[in-house]
Amino acid sequence: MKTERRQLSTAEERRETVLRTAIGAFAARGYFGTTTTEVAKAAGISQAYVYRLFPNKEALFTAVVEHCFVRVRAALEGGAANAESSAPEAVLDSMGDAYARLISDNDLMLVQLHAQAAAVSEPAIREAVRAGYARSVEYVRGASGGSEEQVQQFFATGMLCHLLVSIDAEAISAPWTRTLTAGITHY
Amino acid sequence: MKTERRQLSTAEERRETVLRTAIGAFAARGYFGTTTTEVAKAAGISQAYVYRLFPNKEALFTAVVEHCFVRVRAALEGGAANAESSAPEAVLDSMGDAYARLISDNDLMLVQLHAQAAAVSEPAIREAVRAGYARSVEYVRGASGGSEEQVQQFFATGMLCHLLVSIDAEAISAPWTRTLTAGITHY
DNA sequence: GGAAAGAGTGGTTACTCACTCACTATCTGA
DNA sequence: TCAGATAGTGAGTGAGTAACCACTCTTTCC
Repeated sequence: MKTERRQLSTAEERRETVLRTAIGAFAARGYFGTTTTEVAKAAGISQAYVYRLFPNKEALFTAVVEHCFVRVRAALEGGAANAESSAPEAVLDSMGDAYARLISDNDLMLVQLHAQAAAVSEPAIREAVRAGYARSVEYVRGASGGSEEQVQQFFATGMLCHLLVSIDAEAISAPWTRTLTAGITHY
Repeated sequence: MKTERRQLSTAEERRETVLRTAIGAFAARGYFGTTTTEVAKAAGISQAYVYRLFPNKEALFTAVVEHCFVRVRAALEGGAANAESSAPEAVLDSMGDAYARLISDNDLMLVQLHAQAAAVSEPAIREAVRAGYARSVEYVRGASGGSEEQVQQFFATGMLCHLLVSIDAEAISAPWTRTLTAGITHY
């Protein structure tokens, strides 16, 4: 009779595991298309327990989105710290590079895209997305010292990346994909 | 006994009605979040008849997306025709203005955003989105004669608009929203 | 050792969804 | 005029799905 003792985590640890693993689950099909069962499976727990850790699906998704924004901001901070000079161009460039590195696995970016889509109809998610971008924009502005145009341009490029990733543009080599991907680093 | 005769449409007419009205339905909650019953209600027909007109939900959504891209391209063509000069900057500017005018009701743009999100997991939708952007990029490049950078910039700005609309950025007046919306026309 | 608290699950419920089918109402033209 | 074709629907069906609850297993601490 093997006993194979089960090691329990604290609820807080589990919540963090769920937040980390749920990124992969939500990345594919977004808020409406992803089931809580899939999230549970990705975290290695039962579906019922998801509802012990989060009050409902919306709160779970919102928490995942916030988690993503935190990671993105951390990457931007890392990029800013690594800039070769303190000129706005250099800082923005280094931030962009750090961002590109962070999202080389794509899931973080896809969750942001799906969050944006869900924000249209779900007020709580919209609030989370707004707050996330609010802090990001302010951070980029402050840390880079770039002009309004430069900061705007920085985020516009980020949005273009969402498109490129969502349609897997790098998989097709055509003039139009080369135009859209030109000059965009990716790892 | 009132007879109130019912006027039947041809199936083709109905299909077009559905395409037009389904934009409003899908704009709110996207591919996974919108039910075929909602689409039927918007078109004023029974849910069962939706399945006479389209083989399945995916084909319906794909057709709606294609319809949106056609309308966007028509707007771009109109913009190009109205440009004050044939300088790339003037043409791109006029196209951007026409685009802004077209999507002042937001639904077209939201469908494009949701299509992008659904493209991640649904191959048929991804194909439609790729084809749509392929034609749009080629058209903008050809009609404007702009450089690669200018064309890329044009689409990046479009993607930024998706973000601004999805989180209803114009509803909040804060430095970060002013940064992101700066210089972007809207009607 | 044992009781209280916390971690975790199986099973179910009430409901929704995409999709189908048998059927009726309307139209067309010979 | 009426038969064949086409427009359109009511009433399902099976497969999920979010959320819940009663329950067990594990840890902690006296």
